Amino acid sequence: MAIKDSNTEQLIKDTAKRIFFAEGKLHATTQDIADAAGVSRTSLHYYFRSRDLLLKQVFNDALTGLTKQLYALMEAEMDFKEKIRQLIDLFLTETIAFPYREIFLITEMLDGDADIYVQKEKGASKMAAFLKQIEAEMEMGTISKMDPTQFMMNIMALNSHPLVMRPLHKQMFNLTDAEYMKKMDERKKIICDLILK
Amino acid sequence: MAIKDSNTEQLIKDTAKRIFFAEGKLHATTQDIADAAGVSRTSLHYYFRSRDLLLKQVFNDALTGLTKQLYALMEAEMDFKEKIRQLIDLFLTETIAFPYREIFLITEMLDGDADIYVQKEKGASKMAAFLKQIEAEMEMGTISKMDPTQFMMNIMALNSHPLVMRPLHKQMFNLTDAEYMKKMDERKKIICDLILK
DNA sequence: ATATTGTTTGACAAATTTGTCAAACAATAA
DNA sequence: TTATTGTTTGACAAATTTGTCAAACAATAT
Repeated sequence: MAIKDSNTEQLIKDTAKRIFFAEGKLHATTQDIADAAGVSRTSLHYYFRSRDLLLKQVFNDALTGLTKQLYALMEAEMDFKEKIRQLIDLFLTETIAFPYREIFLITEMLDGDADIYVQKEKGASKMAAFLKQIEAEMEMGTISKMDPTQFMMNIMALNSHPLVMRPLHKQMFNLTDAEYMKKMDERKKIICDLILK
Repeated sequence: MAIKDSNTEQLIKDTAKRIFFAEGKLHATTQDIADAAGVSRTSLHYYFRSRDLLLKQVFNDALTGLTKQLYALMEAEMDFKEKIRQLIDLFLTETIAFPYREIFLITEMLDGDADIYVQKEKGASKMAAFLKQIEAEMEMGTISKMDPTQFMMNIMALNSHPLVMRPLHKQMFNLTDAEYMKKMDERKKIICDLILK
């Protein structure tokens, strides 16, 4: 038997992720993906049976990739402000690598008008625990008081949004790519300053 | 001649906007749009010739809808902090009505891998003028100093992102729709507080 | 060597989506 | 009335996208 030395399956999935998460081509066809991976479209069907099943795997990987490290950091034992700083750093790094991952998730959830994907998100309890910690730190005066959920939403928004909106913001603010990335680098400090009072 | 009493053309375009901007169904077909508008797909072709031309109109309307009121407010003469407050209010109101309008623009720009749309954005000068005003106010100490572009990005991010991410945030934070909208209402004040030092 | 198993692909078929056209229809003008 | 013009649609055609299948291929086991 020919054992898979090149691992085509992983190559196809990684290529799909690159196209969807990094390049933001949400309308990509199986042909687009196969071409980008340098394999025939039939290979894609051999490993994933259908476009739909490939997308389901990509979807689940997106959810995992988005939450896994995040939740791990939330549970970590360390100085609270330092934890927030690392959270912002992690979020920004991930978003630079995969700016459109969240959007992929959202659009996939919305156009199969079902909330079929809602399950298995057992991370909600970890988030809840972290929200409690935030609240406690607010009571202690480490950071200024507000609804902890809003606090988290602020962090996510400040990190994600500018990277997603890059094509639009580039012309609104009349920026080159180099200037844009420079601003994104500077953002880490700006966000920390804004969030940490 | 039969003058258009019902204005099917506008109905079709408005329906398309609703599907794309409000419902976030970025993969909607011409059939989806025609069905939702209660007309035949042929009518859509009668008025717009092709799917592509309809989308181009919708795209331009999205750009206009996003920037027109915004730029008008930026140019208005009024107390600076009040202007910022109204800016946040306008942004939030618009985003609640059309959460996925920006995403539609972005994905359309990205998957026709060209920057064909880049032109005609003559609003960049208005934005530049407003950035200058922000900088001046920072010098005067009205708000704390930072890169004015980053200041604007912060406002946009804090407004838009949570509404776009609603399907995901709902389960991450374990919220009902009612709870979610309540938080969105509360956000106006939270964002003002955060932005206006 | 041959057999066996897994991989890859081209050629074909099915399904979906988009585009075209002529006919039916409605409303007013003459 | 009939004619004219604009609107709407069903039926058909074309194009695109997805899915299937048998054959070719590669690598190892016997």
